Amino acid sequence: MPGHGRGPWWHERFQEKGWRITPAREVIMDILHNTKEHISAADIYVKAHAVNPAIGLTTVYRTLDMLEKTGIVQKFDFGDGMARYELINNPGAKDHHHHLICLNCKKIIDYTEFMEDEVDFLEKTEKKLSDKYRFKITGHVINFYGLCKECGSGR
Amino acid sequence: MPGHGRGPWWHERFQEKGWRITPAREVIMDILHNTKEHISAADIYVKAHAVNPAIGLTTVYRTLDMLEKTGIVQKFDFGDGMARYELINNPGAKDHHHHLICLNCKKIIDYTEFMEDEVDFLEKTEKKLSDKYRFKITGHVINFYGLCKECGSGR
DNA sequence: CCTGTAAATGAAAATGATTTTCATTACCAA
DNA sequence: TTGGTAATGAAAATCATTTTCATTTACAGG
Ligand SMILES: [Mn+2]
Ligand SMILES: [Mn+2]
Ligand SMILES: [Zn+2]
Ligand SMILES: [Zn+2]
Repeated sequence: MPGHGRGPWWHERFQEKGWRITPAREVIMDILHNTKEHISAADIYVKAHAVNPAIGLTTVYRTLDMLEKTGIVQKFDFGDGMARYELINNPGAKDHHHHLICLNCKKIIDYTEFMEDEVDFLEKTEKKLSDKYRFKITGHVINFYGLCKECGSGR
Repeated sequence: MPGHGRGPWWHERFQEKGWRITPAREVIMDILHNTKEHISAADIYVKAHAVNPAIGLTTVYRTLDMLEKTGIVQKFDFGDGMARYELINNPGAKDHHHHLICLNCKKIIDYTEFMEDEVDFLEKTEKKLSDKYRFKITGHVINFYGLCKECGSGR
């Protein structure tokens, strides 16, 4: 049960990996927790910097990289020039969801409507793939692309 | 039925859109056709340039952009720094498939194993989303992330 | 509580894919 | 054939992300 140890849930995950607990990492994890939207490295940097001006953008990138590889955050590319990050499979993570992306105006719709079915389905697929390719799957991205209501009408 | 008009299938799609048929576009469409792998803008540029040195990289980017927005090609970001493109939903397109991406070594596994089921499932989902959000869906991307056989063993 | 050491950090510079600018060319409807 | 406009490419600009490197810091051991 949670709350057993001392610090936040992710401390032990860091320790398992042999990663040090640093002020910068504390702040970044905290920001990730308290952000619902997909957030960019620059966004995180601004917030982190507000809390602790010593934290640099480079560290933000390095930390996100690390978190991605461990499956703690999912990195997204919505085609608007910068990557976005989101906590997954963990306390504080937003409900699992997928995306509709407008190729014209870049609007992103998060949908959760049909997730029960989708998640069921995907779990089976993940299992099959995992077995067949000996691949340890930590996350997935499903994006549907097209034109939104506004952009689809005209051209 | 195909083969009715004069040129290749995509001529009419361009004409519908009011786009001009140009040498650069002919070459690029041709390259897209004859390439199985996901191909980058730079790759296309090299091949196009070999055929016709007048074709510039800028045009390659502009054309791919246009093709993406029309749903003729799908743009992929596999996290290795440059986008990849692939013909979809059209003659010459590779069989529909999804991806397993290793977060560590960036290896990409195209899998087609369970596609029948997945495609069935996705079509239903697309229909539902399309209706609910009045969103015209032209393509989708499904990526599973994790660690491949080689990278998963150790750390 | 100290210490040694490898990991972590940040500032600054480098990188490199993609975009923008702008003057020139070429498609194609009339 | 021609005019108007879309398309093009070379070169410069952008800008997110990465690399370098000198300095700092977490923390295992003593
Ligand atoms: Mn989302
Ligand atoms: Mn593929
Ligand atoms: Zn739109
Ligand atoms: Zn790998």
